[in-house]
Amino acid sequence: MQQTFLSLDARQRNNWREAFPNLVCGRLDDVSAATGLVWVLQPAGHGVEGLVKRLRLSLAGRLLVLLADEPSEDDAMAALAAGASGYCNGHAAPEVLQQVAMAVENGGIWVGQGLMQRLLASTARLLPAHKIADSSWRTSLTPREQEAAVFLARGASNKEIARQLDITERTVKAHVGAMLEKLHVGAMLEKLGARDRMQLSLIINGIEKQR
Amino acid sequence: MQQTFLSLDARQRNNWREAFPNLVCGRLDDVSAATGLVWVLQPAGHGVEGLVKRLRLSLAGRLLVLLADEPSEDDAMAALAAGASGYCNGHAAPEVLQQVAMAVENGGIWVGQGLMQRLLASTARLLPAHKIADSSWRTSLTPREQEAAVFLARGASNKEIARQLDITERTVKAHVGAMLEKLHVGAMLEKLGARDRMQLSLIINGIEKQR
DNA sequence: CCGCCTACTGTACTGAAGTACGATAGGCGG
DNA sequence: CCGCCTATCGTACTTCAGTACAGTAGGCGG
Repeated sequence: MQQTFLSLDARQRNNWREAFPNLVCGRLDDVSAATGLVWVLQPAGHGVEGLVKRLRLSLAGRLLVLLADEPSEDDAMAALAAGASGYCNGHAAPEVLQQVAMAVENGGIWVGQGLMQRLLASTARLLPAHKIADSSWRTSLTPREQEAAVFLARGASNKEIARQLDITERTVKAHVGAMLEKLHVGAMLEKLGARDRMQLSLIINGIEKQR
Repeated sequence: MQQTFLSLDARQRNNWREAFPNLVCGRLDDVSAATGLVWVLQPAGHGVEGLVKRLRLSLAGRLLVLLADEPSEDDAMAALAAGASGYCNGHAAPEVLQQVAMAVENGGIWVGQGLMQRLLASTARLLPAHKIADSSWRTSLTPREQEAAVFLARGASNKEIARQLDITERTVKAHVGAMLEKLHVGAMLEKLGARDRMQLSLIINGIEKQR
């Protein structure tokens, strides 16, 4: 993925170029050529929230990482809340920048160690809460189907599920078929093909949305 | 799983019993008989943090949900930070209690809707950060294998992966086989049988650990 | 009583996945 | 040069998953 570094004066730093030899540098007031992952060097005296929001608008949803020469945890929080995918030191080592890019490109977010520890300390046990938001699949299934679903989501074979629930594989297949039906797996044309236990697992594990 | 409700006076409420007919009730000052999932009715005037910490110590790591008759978001945060797995209204409907138990027993945590929304608003984009911690699978795979892995983890068929990477299905199978090998899927005897893309998906999505 | 839902089950079939037998080709380091 | 690694690929086979044709039985509500 292309890395675009934006700053007031289109500067290019050694650590940036060392991390991404083919990077592109541009100016904050002209983001038309910005492609791929966009890194924004925070200008002094600018409110983080407004900056990030404005840029996200003009960048049309492209991934944005905020670079700060004087990192602050409050700014980090504001940037992330405004929609940035990452926040790190503008002078960070190349390896760190690469790590950030990797995480962000894979749908993750990145914040510095200090802030990460602070956030994780308060939210560490909240992370699995995501499962709750995505447990709506249960409302579509009968109790027995739910029992089978839990095993299936962990990768159990029909044979193993049958053993666990003391039923035949044939019945497991019936339950799986019901899940596929009720959770509308494979029903959308833009997601051709996949109508299998894998998609069920993704839904039950909260990685994909139920349709 | 056994549900144990602890309070100052070993009380038993209708909503509790309706949610869990076989519940056990006990007193806060004697947790020796507490088994399974432990629900603690918060006594008035008690600091949440100290209470939770003390109980977690005497409960030897058992799962603990704090019940509050006058729920407060600050108390919820404190309880969770102190290690509680859940925080909800002591008068909550039986269905809610069951939902809480289910979430907690499945490794999740539970907080009320208001706090959840507040936390999710500030942490929503932090949730995928969990992926960073579990991306060690990448270090075991070649770049090309990693590319295939990402598609596989999202449920793509070999045929679809082949199309995306402009290779044949045969090569996709080779990459999948390499993943299974390098990530040691199916190698442990206590997890008999499962040596397939499903297990790979669980590992890559951070749901199972790489062995 | 009837219809619907849930839970369970058999037989038969097709297709995808995984594995085993290979193979070629290029790059890199000793 | 050789060995190893990576990326790619063919043929053949077995097994599991998913689907289609059914079916029985019990509970519940209109």
